[in-house]
Amino acid sequence: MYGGRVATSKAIPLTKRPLTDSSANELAIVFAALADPVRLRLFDLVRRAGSTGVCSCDLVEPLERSQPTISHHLKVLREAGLVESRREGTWLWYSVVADALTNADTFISHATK
Amino acid sequence: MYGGRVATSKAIPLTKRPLTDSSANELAIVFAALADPVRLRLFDLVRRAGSTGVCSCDLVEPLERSQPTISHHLKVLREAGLVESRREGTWLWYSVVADALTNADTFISHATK
DNA sequence: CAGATAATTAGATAGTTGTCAATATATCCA
DNA sequence: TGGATATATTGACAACTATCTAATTATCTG
Repeated sequence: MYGGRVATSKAIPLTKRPLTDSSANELAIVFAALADPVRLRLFDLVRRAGSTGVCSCDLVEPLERSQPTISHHLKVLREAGLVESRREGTWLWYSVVADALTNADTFISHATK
Repeated sequence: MYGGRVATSKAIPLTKRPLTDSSANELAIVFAALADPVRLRLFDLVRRAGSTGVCSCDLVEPLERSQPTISHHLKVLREAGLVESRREGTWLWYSVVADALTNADTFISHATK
């Protein structure tokens, strides 16, 4: 019983095959969406708003960027599949897309376990 | 016991305060390092090599990029704190930095739980 | 030291990105 | 219809990035 250490799931290496080109391309799109401080804070604010969501009109002031800039960043997050919007009159309410970060989470978890 | 569902940790919202500017800046650097398909595949290959690491000379062929391009990407990963290198004669052996993705993991986990 | 191999740096180029002001579009309401 | 408010698009510009070839630096070996 030499030391008490036995083989655990930690020893199972990730997945059998290396990351494919197309998986890497998909993942890179998600990470690119998260690769900007303003978008990270946007995503964080949207996430905190839960299923109700948050009006994008309330995202301009805390981020200290112009309205078109916020609109642009929300578009990037939307096109990466991280958030979605629902119209309510003149407003747009943003909320996070469930499971949008599942692949990213899996990839990163492999590195931290 | 109405339905069996009670309040769980799921209901506790992330952290109390929104993402700070400086936390967002730090996180963005890590995500930017992962925001390129070639770097994702590089990181994946390095990770698979475990604590032994992998010689960067063996990373050029599978990635189908020129040697300076691989060198450039490894530099980006290194400067983001994701990998480290150890010299062995004329070779450099790369391995992942433990806990380098801890913050990123925490951020993303909040979105998937 | 000279040659060989590995890695970095330099320089160039095409493409992408973050930002803003100005303009356009959409929706509501009187 | 026309004004008010919210959001998106356009156009511009500076900064950054991915990639390559060529040249440079580093290290080992004979």
